[in-house]
Amino acid sequence: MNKKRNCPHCGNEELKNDSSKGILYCTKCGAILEEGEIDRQAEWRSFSAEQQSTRTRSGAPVTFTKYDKGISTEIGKGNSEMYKLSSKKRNQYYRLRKWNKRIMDSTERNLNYSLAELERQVSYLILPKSIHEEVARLYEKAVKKGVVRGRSIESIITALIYAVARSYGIPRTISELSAASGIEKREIGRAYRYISRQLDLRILPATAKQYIPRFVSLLGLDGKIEASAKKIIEETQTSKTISGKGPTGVAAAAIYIAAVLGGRKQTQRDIADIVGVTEVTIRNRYKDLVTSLGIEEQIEKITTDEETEEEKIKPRRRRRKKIVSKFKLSQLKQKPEEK
DNA sequence: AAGACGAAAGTGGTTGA
DNA sequence: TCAACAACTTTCGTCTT
Repeated sequence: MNKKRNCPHCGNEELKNDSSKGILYCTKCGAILEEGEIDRQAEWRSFSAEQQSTRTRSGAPVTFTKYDKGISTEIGKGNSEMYKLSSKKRNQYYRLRKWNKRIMDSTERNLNYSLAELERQVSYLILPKSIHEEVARLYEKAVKKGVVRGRSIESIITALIYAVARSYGIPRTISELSAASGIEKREIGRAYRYISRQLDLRILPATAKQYIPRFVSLLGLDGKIEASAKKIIEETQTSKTISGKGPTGVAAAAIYIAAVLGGRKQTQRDIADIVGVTEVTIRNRYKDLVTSLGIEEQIEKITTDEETEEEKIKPRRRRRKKIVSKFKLSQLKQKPEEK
C-alpha cells in the first residue's frame, strides 16, 4: 500500500514499499522514508509439503511486544572469567558493553518500559495476542513519530488498546480500561482522540452487538440468550431506536429482554453492574427496544404469567389499569389516617 | 423486602457560532 | 470561548410481587 504523501527531499509523489527490505522509499531520489517494517515471508520457496517442512526454520517469532522485537542481545554482565584476559582485552570488553547499552537510545528505553505496561494491561484485561501485537506495533509507530512525547505513556497505551480492541470487534468500555490502567476516563478519551488523529486510525464506533458475547458470559448466561440478544439488536438497528444511544446501554437492555424472554430473568441491577450503566438507562433502552420490536404483549404475558395466548393487547391494557387504580384506591383509603 | 418503574435535577462531553 | 444540546447518571419516591 503506497501512502499518499510526498517525499520530503525531492517532492516526488511516488513512494514505493519494498516489503522484502522492509522499507518505504522514494522512486525518484531513493530516500528511505520508513524502515523497520518486517518482511515476514520466507525468503525461499517450497514446491512440496516436504520441502515446506524441511526448510522451515524455528526460533521465537519476531514480535512487536518486545522492545527489540525479541532479536537483540545484551553483552553479559558476569565478570567471573575476566581474570583470564589481559587488561587490554578487559578494557575493550567494558567499552563494548558500555556502548552496546548506550546504543539502546531513548526510543528503545521508552519502548522497553511501555511494552511492559502494555503487557500488564493486556493480561489484566485478558485480550488476545493479536491485539497485543497490534497495539505494540502502533505504539512503536507513535514513538517513532514523536507524538508520545509530552504525554503519559500509560494513557497512550490505554488509548491504543481501546482503539485496537474496538477495531477488532471486541470492544472494551472506557470504564474497564480505566480500571485496568488507573487512568481517568476523561484522560483516556482525550488520549484516544489525539492518537487516532495522529496515527490516522479510522475506527468505527463500537456497536451494541459487539458487546453482547462478553457481557453475556460475564453474567453467566448461555448461548441461547446471547443469540436472542443479538437478534434483538439486529432487528432494531435499522430503525432509529438505537442510533445515537450508547452501545453499552443498548446491549444491556437487549440482554435483559433476551433473558426475560428466555425465562432466565436477571435483575436490572445485576446487568447494570456488569455492563457499567445504571438501571435507569437499561429501563429507558428496554422501553425503546420493546416498543420498537412491538413485543409489549409478549413481555407482559411473561411478567404477569397467567393469561392465555389468545388475549389481545387492548383488553389486557384496560385490565391492568383497572387493577392499578383499584390498588391506588385501596392505598388512598388507608392513607388519610397518616399525617 | 426487593425489584421495577419513572420523574426531576445534575454531570461531562460534543458541536457550532 | 461559550451556550445549547443529547445521553447518561444520581437521587428519590412509588408501584408491584
